[in-house]
Amino acid sequence: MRMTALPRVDPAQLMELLSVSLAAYYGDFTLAAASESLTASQGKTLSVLRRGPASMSALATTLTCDASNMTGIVDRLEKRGLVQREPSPSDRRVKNVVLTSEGKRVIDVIRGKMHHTLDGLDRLDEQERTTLYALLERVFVAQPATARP
Amino acid sequence: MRMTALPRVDPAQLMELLSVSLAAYYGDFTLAAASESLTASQGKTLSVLRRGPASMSALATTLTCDASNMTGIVDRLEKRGLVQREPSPSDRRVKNVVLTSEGKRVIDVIRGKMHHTLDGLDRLDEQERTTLYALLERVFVAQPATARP
DNA sequence: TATTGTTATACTCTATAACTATA
DNA sequence: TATAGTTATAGAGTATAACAATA
Repeated sequence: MRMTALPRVDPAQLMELLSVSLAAYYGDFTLAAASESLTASQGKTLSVLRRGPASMSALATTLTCDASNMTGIVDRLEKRGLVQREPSPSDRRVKNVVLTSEGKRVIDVIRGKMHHTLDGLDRLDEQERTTLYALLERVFVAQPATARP
Repeated sequence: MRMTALPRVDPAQLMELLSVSLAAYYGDFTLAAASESLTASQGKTLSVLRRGPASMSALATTLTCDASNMTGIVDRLEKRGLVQREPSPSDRRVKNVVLTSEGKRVIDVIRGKMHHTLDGLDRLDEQERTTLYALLERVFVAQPATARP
């Protein structure tokens, strides 16, 4: 990847491109989820659970919505056999939501149908993908400097 | 930016990180929009219009939703004085939606309140921002090879 | 004939408030 | 007292189908 002779980019331009990029990703995801008869929120819930089980309130936090919304979303996913509620062994108030094997299959199908994004990533070589990964991790995942070790 | 000695990343890992990054950006945006009493869809509409006027159907395409949805969304934004419908001079079926100065002000306020994302971008130096910009453009904006010049 | 925007409808998402069970 | 999850409610988002006006 050429590291010099690129026009300089200010933070506002980068914010604008992030807005465009994430709209493209989100649209791609929404259409792929719809092709499996899932709403965007249902698809996002499966995406989160793909990383492992989560309580109802943890799901709400990750999806940036009120906890009361999760009841209906998980109800519908459970009715379709894509997720399952399980009681927490350590806290009887908590319900852990886990992906079923069918749920795992469906979210993987959805990811595989995100052709716009997958084609875009195909335009990068391995080193570029590694660089993009490291930069996104710094921006969106890295802990602030005040985090304790 | 260190370009060597990073662990190699396969496309599936990158898709997963894109999913996490999108959720972080989207959550940041949703909370910022809510602080201005706007829904995520209303905020996204203002974001699109910040790039220039767009017809109702063009908005629907960009937001990946049916055209019939735009009527209500634009109605509510227009009622608050954030956008305006204007007849197209060239096609009497078309209505162009334009941002008012107040709408421009509000979407800029929302962008300025996206602290999680802005802080994340602050962790990058100028060269890293330039690299991220170029990579995102390649993945999400670049035209496929079949595009005509 | 096809497209643009709107309306009507049914379902889903969303935040708020109030509730029960548990910590 | 505080937290986890649910329910009830009202407003907003969503796709589908049907429509009038225009191309």
